[in-house]
Amino acid sequence: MNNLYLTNSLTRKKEIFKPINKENVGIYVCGPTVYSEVHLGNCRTFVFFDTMVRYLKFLGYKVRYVRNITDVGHLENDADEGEDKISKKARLEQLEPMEIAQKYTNDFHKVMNTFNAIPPDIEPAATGHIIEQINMVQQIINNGYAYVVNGSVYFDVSKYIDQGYDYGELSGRQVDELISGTRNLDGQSDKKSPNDFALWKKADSSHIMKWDSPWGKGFPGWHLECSAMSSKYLGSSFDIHGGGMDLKFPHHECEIAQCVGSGCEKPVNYWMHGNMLTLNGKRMSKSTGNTILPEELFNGSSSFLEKAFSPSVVRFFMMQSHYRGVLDFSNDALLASEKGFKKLMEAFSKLKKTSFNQGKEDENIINKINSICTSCYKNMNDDFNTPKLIANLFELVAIINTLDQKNSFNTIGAETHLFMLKTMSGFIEDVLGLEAQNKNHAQLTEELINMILNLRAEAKKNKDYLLSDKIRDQLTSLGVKIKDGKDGTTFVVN
RNA sequence: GGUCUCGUGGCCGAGUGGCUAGGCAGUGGUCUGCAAAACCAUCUACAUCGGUUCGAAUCCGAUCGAGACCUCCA
Repeated sequence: MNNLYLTNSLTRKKEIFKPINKENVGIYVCGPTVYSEVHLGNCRTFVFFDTMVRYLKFLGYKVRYVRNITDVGHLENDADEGEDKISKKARLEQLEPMEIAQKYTNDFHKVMNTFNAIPPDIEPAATGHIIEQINMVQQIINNGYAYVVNGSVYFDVSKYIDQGYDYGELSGRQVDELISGTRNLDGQSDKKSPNDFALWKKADSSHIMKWDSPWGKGFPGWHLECSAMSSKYLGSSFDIHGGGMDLKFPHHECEIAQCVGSGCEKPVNYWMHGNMLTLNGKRMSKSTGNTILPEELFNGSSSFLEKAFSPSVVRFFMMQSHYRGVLDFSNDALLASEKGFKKLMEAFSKLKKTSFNQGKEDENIINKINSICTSCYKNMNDDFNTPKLIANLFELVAIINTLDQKNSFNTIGAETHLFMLKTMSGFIEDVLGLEAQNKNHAQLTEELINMILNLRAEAKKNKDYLLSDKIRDQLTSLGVKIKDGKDGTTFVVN
């Protein structure tokens, strides 16, 4: 197994990756809250983690990839009041809350599938794990890290700190600063301290999504589901926990506290965070409306774009930047990526089609190819450096095109030829998850036949019956039956 | 206000104490009936000001600018 390094948000350092169980890797990624369509910014995170999972598998690890669906509506603000998002949407769309959750879960799956993302091995929903969440809350209460007020349960951050734990270790925050930076909001009267967060919230009569609990009817706190479900499916200590940068605080910080509070000293070994996708220099966000939906991208209907772009091009565009950096989205950047993507795929297809003949081998070029191919691994092992990997692939593109032009593929030898082919298909298809675009084949075929028929009509018009008959005969032998009629020619494909 | 990140050539976007990132666009060639593609060559860089160093775009400090988090969000 290669030496894989990744940036651990917990230590803020690049660390060598050592799974708890030698060959098995457990990964949990925070999934979407399904109250509206996923936008492109959401997709960036999931596409990156998809690439990461693909690479781990490519290296030979057995991966268990868990990504949740948040289908419990959480409150719209920190005041712990107001309508939850799913209920609100349900009211607006006049649907059951679970219809909303299902509708947007379906949408999410469709989009991820379009992006050629491999589905997670387990995709637990928060509403399906209420019992686990209640048990976890009970555990935390039993350990003395939570208190019950008016049917709600809150995590006691001060107690946690008193016991020597570091609330803020992940996000690098100081609790004193947190307090001073917190605005005074109404509705926090139940909490002992503004830093405390809800594990379980009491539901009032108007609340639709609620469950029985030892503390009365209510619903779980936002951070709880991930703690409960990750430990259920990956064990109380697992390898990698991922999510968007915006979840680092408070969500992931709270997750750590909950797990520790329930009795696990070190829930996660490596925390990984993908950075934001910006649009016009501003973060894409559902709540501000600064978004592009994947669908708008694929059909070109967004006002930010002059044309449609294919999912693979968008994926390629995302992979051309490093996951930890902010990526700004623009029409021009996408156009450039599209051209580059086509160039890459054309060269790759050229290589695949090459029939190999033995010939005099050229050591220089062979060494160069081997070195570039090795570099692909090296760069991916360096914190999943996909932009550098892509640079490597383009170096191979240049070599392929040169060999093709000089018709000298035989100079690289059978072994190197195969190695290059395997490296390229491995990284392009298996790791980056890119697919050549060959859509609308049926439509293209029809257009091609019509084009040929038009040429035949021209030949007939010029009384070049030799050519027109030749076209008809050859089409017939291909299974295309021509019918000349008064109003032109039609055809049937057998 | 607090915490943090970043500032690379026409655009996107890597990286690094001294050695070509890469893609797109531009320019000059090769090729070509024309075009496209491809190939060869080539031009634009490392926010500003100081400091450390034999040497810094890369380390340190200051300044200016941008963004993220601190409140639901991938």
